[in-house]
Amino acid sequence: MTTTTALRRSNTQAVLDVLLAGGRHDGVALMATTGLSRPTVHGVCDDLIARRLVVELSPAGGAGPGRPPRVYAARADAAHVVGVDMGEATVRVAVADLRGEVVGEASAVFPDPRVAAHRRIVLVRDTLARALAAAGVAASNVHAAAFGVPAPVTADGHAVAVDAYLPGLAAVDLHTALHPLLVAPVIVENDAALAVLGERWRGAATGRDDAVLLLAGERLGAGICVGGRLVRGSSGGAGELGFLHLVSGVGDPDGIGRLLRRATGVAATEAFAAARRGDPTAVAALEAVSRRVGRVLAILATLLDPQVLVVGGAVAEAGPVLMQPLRRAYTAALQERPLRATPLLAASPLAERGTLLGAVRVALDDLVPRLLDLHRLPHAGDATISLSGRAEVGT
Amino acid sequence: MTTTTALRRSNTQAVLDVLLAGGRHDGVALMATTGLSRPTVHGVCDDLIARRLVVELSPAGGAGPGRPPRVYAARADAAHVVGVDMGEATVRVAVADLRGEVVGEASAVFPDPRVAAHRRIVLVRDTLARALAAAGVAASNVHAAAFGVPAPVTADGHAVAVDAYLPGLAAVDLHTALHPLLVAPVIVENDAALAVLGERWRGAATGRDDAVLLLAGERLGAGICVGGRLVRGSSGGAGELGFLHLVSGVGDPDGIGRLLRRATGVAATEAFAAARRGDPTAVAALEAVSRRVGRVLAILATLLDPQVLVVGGAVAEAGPVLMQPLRRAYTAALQERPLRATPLLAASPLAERGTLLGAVRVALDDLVPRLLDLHRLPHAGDATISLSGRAEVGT
DNA sequence: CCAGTTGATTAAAGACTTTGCGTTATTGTC
DNA sequence: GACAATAACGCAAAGTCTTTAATCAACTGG
Repeated sequence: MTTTTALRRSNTQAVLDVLLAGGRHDGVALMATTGLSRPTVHGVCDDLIARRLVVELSPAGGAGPGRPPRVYAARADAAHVVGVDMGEATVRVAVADLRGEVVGEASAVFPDPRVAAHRRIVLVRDTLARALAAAGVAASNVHAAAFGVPAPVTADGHAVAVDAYLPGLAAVDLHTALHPLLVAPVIVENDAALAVLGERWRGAATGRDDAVLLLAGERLGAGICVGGRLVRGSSGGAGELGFLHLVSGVGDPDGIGRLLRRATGVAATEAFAAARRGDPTAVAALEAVSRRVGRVLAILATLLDPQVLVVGGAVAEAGPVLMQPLRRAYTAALQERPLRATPLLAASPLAERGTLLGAVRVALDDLVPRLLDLHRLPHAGDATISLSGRAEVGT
Repeated sequence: MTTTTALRRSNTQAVLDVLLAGGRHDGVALMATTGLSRPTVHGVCDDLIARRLVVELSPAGGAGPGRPPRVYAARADAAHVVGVDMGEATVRVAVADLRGEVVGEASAVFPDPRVAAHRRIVLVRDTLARALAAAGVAASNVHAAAFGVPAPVTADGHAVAVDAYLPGLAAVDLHTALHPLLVAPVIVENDAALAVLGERWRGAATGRDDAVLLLAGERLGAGICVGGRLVRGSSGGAGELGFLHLVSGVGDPDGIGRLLRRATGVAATEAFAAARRGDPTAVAALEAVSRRVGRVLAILATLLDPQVLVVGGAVAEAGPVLMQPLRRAYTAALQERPLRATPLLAASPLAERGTLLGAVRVALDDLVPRLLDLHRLPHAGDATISLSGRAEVGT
């Protein structure tokens, strides 16, 4: 922060942030929101329009007296991001615009979860291509991408560190492997970590700065968000639950889905349905599983004291049949050493899409501060190009 | 960030931060460190001198050729802070200058740890007065204060939330209770939380942004630092270990000192001495205690993946006789589910002073960004006052 | 005593923001 | 259909801050 140009940049970013939050804003509204003066607001907006990040709309129809205001809105399609949930058995890809609206999506299933890395990459590439096609977005218009993986990641957040569940993937540099279908910077993050950000963005933890998510489907894994920032750990391993062998009555990090299958012999969704019908075997299995997971939740609640604990993964769709025994077990585990304020316990409304949305959010968080560097302001002589302005990529 | 004055403020703070880090700096050095130009650096320094935050020193003696540079240094005694470790049985107060040097210190012991709140406050006040007197610092020159307490604190960090160990203190507003001996803003924080910041500042976690401290003396309690920021929890309860009843072989949050006393019947320091001599009872007790605490350390390491785990509290002075069995137990507890990078385990060099130093650090972190608001730049007409400039508080 | 060197000081130019006032475009009424 | 009322725009002037560049000052060493 040295030259006065930095001041302009800061003000421009402030206006852009307001506009990206959505909706139409006129000059006075921006003045009030940002605290800037009228000439500055309109000057900044002119800059943003020249950068193709903002458009000026025609004034609203039924207005009051007085001169109609200039009305601005962010061009949500000025750039796009990609979020990927690269699970052991499935791949999900979402293409989203600058406002975070998912404009294209695709997914695929691996016949064999132990597939070799290069074949996995091929399927990821195909799925990405389908998602881009569905969105009608050119690869060159994607400027950030985030990948969620069921593994610890490197400290710089650019690669898989431990590929026990994704064999061979630690050796793959996704950025080069997906070139040129993806030319944007690539962020790699743990799936549970992304999921907690997804919940904070559009899920059960909306607006909460302190949230913990327990990904509970196949394997237990936690995503931790403190003060609005992700806890990654010094080597990307934060949220790992490898200590569960020390917890009495738990022992291993198996998830709810897997435990239910083992106990009932049927798929988790069928076990949930059976429990809803009152099937005693299913109900008992659910009770037993809840006691295990409730203890894990109690540990996370006590040590981290979040505002809300979210249960994520596909099992979150089960509803009360899961959440009721789970809540009982959670409060029972806490009761011996009560907390002052018991953190809320909620099922994720995003369920298995939490990681995907979190990936979109992370990609946006990476891109938005770079937007002003991305589209450099056209300099003098730009007017001569305006005749061929149609050359811009249509949407 | 709207007006250009904000730019000047930012640059002024940047120069001040460099100077507060210590040492003598000439103009060229400040230009290099801050990236500012020569006129700006000297202009900012002139401002800071007018605010009495910086002094200009005479150039160094044995210089080379050329015009001698202007040399600046922060006036460390331009303001002071107070750090307090308000334990169950002892109170420690430190008065420090702007560079964090402790210039006065005092402590006191409560005959009865269950003393009533108002009597506790009286002793805290007396101890504070003694520390200020020892430092030769006027109460009006203290501009921030932080208190460490063995309890969760309120979300705003201004009061004790649960006073199980400090009866009645939740109802006390320290700011008014200590007025007018302390007119500064008061921050209240958990003792383990402060201790981890102390370690990060001047202890075993120096320079590490991800660190966890286990206060292990009387009761186990953890302080968590992630990305350089303290994890407080939504209701100030982060780091509480109330889940230990769920951990097999642990059960309760008793600390090393207490467990050793219970097992050997003698004070912890004597038990350590006996173990050093090879006394089999003491060695066995230490082994048993280490197995318990090693599991707690393993849980913290796995879930939070810090760069370093620090064992703090008075027991940290025991040295290898404690750390060797503890390290063995820690690695043994991890071995069943190995981490990629095992976090370092270290004994705190600060030992029982960790919380006190952390309190000083927190008070400084609160004060330093306010310094430019504190001493407003004198305006026109100031020259007429300069004759009576001696009225400033001498140091 | 003078050349050489290093850095402070001063002046000019550029960038940005705000304040204040005149101007413009619309609505509603006579 | 003309005219006040209104709300917001747009321009000009002023002020603050920073940088660049040129000049000046102070000290060392021969």
